[in-house]
Amino acid sequence: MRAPTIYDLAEKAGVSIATVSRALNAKAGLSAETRDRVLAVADELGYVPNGTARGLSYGATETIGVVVATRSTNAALAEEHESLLFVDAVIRGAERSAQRIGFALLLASIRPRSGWEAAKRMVGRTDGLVVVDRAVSEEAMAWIAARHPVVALAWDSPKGDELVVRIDNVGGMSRLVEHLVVEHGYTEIGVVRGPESSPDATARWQTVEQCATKLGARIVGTWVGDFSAASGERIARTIGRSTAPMPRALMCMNDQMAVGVLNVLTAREIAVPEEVAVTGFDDIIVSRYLRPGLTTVRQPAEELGATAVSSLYEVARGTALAVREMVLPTEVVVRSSCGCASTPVLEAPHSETDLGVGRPRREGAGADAAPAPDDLAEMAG
Amino acid sequence: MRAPTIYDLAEKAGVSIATVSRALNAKAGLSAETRDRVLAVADELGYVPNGTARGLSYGATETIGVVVATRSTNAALAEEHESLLFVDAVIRGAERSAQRIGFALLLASIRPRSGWEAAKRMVGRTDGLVVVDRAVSEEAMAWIAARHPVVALAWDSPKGDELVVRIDNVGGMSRLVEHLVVEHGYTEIGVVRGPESSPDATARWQTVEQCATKLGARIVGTWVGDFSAASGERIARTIGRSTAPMPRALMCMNDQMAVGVLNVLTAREIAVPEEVAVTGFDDIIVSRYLRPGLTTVRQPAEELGATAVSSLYEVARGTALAVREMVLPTEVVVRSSCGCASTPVLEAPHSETDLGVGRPRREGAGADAAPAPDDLAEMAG
DNA sequence: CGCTTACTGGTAAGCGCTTACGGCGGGGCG
DNA sequence: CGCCCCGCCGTAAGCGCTTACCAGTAAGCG
Repeated sequence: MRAPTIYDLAEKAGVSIATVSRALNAKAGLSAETRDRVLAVADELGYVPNGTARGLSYGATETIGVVVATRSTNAALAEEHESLLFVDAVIRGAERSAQRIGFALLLASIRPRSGWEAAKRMVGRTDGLVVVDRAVSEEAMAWIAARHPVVALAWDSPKGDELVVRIDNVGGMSRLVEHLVVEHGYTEIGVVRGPESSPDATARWQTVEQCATKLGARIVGTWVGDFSAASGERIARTIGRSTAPMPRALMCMNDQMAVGVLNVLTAREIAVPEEVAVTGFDDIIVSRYLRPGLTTVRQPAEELGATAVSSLYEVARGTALAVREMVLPTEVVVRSSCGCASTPVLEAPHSETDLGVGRPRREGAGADAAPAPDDLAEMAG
Repeated sequence: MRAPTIYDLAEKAGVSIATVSRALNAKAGLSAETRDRVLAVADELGYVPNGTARGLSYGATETIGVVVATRSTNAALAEEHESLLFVDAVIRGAERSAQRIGFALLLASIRPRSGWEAAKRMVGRTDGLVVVDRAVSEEAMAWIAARHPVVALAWDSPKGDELVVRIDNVGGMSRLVEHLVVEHGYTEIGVVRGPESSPDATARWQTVEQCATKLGARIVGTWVGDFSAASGERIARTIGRSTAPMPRALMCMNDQMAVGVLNVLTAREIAVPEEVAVTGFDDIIVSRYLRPGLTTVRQPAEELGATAVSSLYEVARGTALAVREMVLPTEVVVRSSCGCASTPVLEAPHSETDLGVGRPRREGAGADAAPAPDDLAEMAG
């Protein structure tokens, strides 16, 4: 039982395939009567348009590809775990954006060293590509960008033809440093750094260094981790064993490492934030369930995906983009691990995604916070 | 600068397009010399095959569609938040499986009441569909399944041509009840139920009822929530206000509601598990960061996605499937909210996805637990 | 030495759809 | 009353690729 095609519809409705096509696509120049007749037949036969044929003929697929690095799921390599959540959020945002413009999302994960075959295949099947999480090499990126619209996420500034959407590491981190140094008066700061290979890690670390010294604080030590909670734990132990005095504040370049640090400190009964303040970066979901709640910088992962897709849409439509690099704002989220008063139970949901437990939310320092949705009011009690 | 096609390659290599196609697809019946020449030209021109054309000609897209319900992101409608994580996990599993078989994933979210247009479009662009989270109505499901391979997730048993992949609600929940009643000796059980419309919620609740009475415990009350943390809070407050004595154990039909319940109980200084034991279902990530850690039933979300995709692959290849309904095992995860001794800092990662903080994990009652990966050993300390 | 056989590679027919173009009636206009 | 224009619809030419079928060549065989 072959799926019906426009030929079948045309025959049954007694018209030509051109007319069928026009009716299905609501083109002008058709009498209402003819259109309705065709549509009725389509309904009757359960017609579903063949997307490949349409794409081929139309010259565009109305599809955006999302390329992510394969996240080895077998892994005790825990570092991937939260980055995985980051990727999920990006995909979610991309999907939201795609839906709005009537596009579909083609998802492919590619193994880090697998060559570009998978990426190439994506090029031939989409109108544009979003590359997340450094899923392809710089070389591959250049190759692809030379012949296909591409948006890179968490990438350096564009070198080739690719567009870049990034978050404002500098702004968020500098406000966080300011909070620690100016509001809390911490002057001895330790930094748990990320991998050298990550542009995000580098940007954040450099910002800490510059801001701290500018504000009169001192970097009393840095330790290099790999963004994993395990590396945070390891570093916290190293610091604990050391004879040097503890830094007054430990700034971690992402939340996962902060989680690891917090675990070790808590286990050793070193009071956070009384003895050591701890901060993170990203605002992963877990951060607000920790005790003490982790003060961090929120990274708008969904917006990254959404922005990437809508930029590609503009490019596909031929719109000339004003900028080749978009920087999305970040926001400091103050909880208690920095030394601010702790929130009683759980804070309220932040703007878009949360468990929705009703308590007004503490606002991020120096950043606009969305007003709590009205319907949360009735839950407060 | 039009993208090069096989015609361009054929001309440049001095062969016919058929030969080019054969070379690119590594078909037999070509001399190595010819093949290499074509491949060299392809490389030189930066050729990328057009996926739509290939799909049209080949008669299959090598793509699996994943249809999810649009998750309103503006929402204080918090119930969606964790289900959103569930969907992410399913997508991840599906992607993993798709990659293995060389398929791509086409992702589309459809608004609950938007008609099936989006779903129809997916039918015409894929070789099979995975429907997650009741994204389409029963009616639409029947329609689609009649003409396209479909796997439904979290669905009732198949009524039409669709395949169903579900989790073993009954097995997991009955083991959990057994744990509470037999091992802990709780006889007065309260149940925080889920929405009537959810087959999962219904199956879990019925299991609790049957098992509990069979084991000699008593259901002292039930409250209907909507799977959201907020509804859990609301219910916990209701219970608190009531003059009736507290149940000894509160079984929540999902983790989110358990989170809400825990929050309220903790805030009111009602000791968990000493006064009231609390359990959940799903094992969302947050559950293990709560204090006390939430005893729950792990639901293999990634496996759901992976199984769905590989089943569709079998169908696409023409393999006759032995069963139309697959039930994936669940596993009780014992933490401390049930009254078992609490784990010191954080438990170790469970099998596939975790932060990887190193401590051997408590094993689920009556279920196999994957051995802790070796390289975690060195972190212990 | 002629004929079969195995190998290579070319020819052409689609796959299902969009769309440029042209034809055919009928109403408005000169 | 004839002409033009316009609304409606059919004809046909692709979109880029796969593949059935066939042709040509060289090697193998009696």
